[in-house]
Amino acid sequence: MATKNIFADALIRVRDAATAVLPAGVDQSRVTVEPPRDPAHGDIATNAAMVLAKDAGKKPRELAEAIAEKLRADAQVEKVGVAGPGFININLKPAAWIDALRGAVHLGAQYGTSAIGGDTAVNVEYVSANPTGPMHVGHCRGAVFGDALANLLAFTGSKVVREYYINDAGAQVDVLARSAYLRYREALGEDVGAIPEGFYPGDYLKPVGAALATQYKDALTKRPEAEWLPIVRTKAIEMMMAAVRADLAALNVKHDVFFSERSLVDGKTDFVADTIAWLRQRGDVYEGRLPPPKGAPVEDWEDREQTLFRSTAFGDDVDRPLKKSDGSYTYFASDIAYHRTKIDRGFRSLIDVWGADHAGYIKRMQAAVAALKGDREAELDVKVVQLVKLLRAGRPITMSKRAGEFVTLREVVEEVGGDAVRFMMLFRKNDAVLDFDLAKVIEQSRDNPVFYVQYGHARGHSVFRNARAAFPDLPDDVASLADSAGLERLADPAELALMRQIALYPRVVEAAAAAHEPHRIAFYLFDLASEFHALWTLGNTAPHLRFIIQNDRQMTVARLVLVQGVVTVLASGLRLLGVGAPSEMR
RNA sequence: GCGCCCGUAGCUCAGCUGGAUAGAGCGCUGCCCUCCGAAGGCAGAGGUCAGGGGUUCGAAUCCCUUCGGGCGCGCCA
Repeated sequence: MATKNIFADALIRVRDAATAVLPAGVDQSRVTVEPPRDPAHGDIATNAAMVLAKDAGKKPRELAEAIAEKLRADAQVEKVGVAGPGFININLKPAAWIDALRGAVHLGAQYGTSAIGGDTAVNVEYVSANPTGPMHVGHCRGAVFGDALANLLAFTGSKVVREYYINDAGAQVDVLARSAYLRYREALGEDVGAIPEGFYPGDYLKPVGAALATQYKDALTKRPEAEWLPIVRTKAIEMMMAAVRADLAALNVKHDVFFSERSLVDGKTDFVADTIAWLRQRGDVYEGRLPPPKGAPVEDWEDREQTLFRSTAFGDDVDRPLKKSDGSYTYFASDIAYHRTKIDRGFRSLIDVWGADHAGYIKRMQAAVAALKGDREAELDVKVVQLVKLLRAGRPITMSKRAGEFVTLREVVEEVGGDAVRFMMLFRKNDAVLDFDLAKVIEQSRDNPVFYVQYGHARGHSVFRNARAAFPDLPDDVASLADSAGLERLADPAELALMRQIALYPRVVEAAAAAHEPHRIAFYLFDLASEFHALWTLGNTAPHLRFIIQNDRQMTVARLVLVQGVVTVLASGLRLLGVGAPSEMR
């Protein structure tokens, strides 16, 4: 029997055993199984007796013994011990690990998938950079994080939509349009001089100007701003978004939906006004006054009555304005309307990925979602990605203060490659500041985790190539050997350690998905690669542990299956992270 | 002044939503190639988990508090 998830199986067995010795109806939701840190504590440990003791009316160790006795009857179990305050430590028969390995190899790319997502409709919104210029390095962490998280959720049974919110409606896109208009006149031969303060000065708008000049000749110069501005704006946004998409593609970041902020108000009905009216009718929007902000003084503070969202009713600290003094909507107002569309579109789980500078915005957005959902089920989780400090060989790369000059995402990807960028962005918890050293990520050593993990995958394929040279009759697809006889000969401690690590993968995937923490996959892969490299090197001093044994085809086949397990999981994990899995390093 | 995030080995960081004697990389010390890729591996030294209370069978993890760093705090998105 091929096992799909050895820990999930074990949990079922433990619960069955507990059920057999407990009074009916005891809540077992707190019962967990886990791989103990100390191998002396067995392969799998459970806290069942400790968390159930109270309800069972027994002492933890007493209950542990009773459950242990039931578990001993299981065919997969070698021995069961009770230790400490009431841990039940289970040792599985080696055959159980072989089964887990077979399961991994059989399932291939499906290994680690699960149904814990329960087909939940999830909307993951990430990047959402303003369409006013090229993407810079600050954007890429959120992009990679969101993309990997979406992969992870889809892999674990959620229905995921990846979304990009285009902020194409605020004052900043009008500035973009005016800036592009200058470049347009420049492209027509006019000397516009230096780009004035308050405009976007970057060279990246020159192609927009040139495109406008080609398309309209000098026609736009003869019309008032009210007429040319929407035309220029549309063109500029279109070209900026094309650049953004190209940058994202270079990073292997995908989106299903690009949602335009302007579309909220451009249609037949003003959806922002509609949403505010809806909230007002529910009593969550009112006209009122706010106290001036404490601390950082606001110079032109003016006490006035304004339209406010009652976010304090949903856990926020103060109520939040929905209209500016000129009567136009605040960003928050359209964001509320936008999130309403997400709920209307049927999403139950909303995930926003934001930069650290937006962290102060979380409470009000969650308050808004709580107000918007009404009777529907919807939850917003905001994942904040912290700053990236860009370094070269330990020295910070200083960005020029001169406006319009910054390190673009494209430059970084071209220098070190998309794989390195992606992996390093994910090789840290999202809420911790990240040092990204351009010199280090192209190093080929253990110091560089990207290389180290990819090298593990390449090494596996190298074994297959060499094995075919030694045994020309081997099939091209090593996975087809999974049912071969002799796998039980994989009995060395290093081999068992590797099988345990492979068996851990589905559990790690589930935990990472549940916590919305893709970095766990990256760290796991590093550990797996480490175990694999260790076994490999053992072959140097212990030739009988080499993967390819010239005069022992059965042993070789067994080890190839083991290597296939490693390769399967490395490839799967790297795919989740959106990082390539090369079959050789060059 | 308030809110959010962070504080773990000399340095950079994990720590599996509360588990057992807190781990890895770098750096340091000492080892391993007649080798399937040494682009690698093994071993050793190194800790008041910022400090102090609390919750309980059990805390780096949860709560309170102090200290120290980062980010943010109507009419910018």
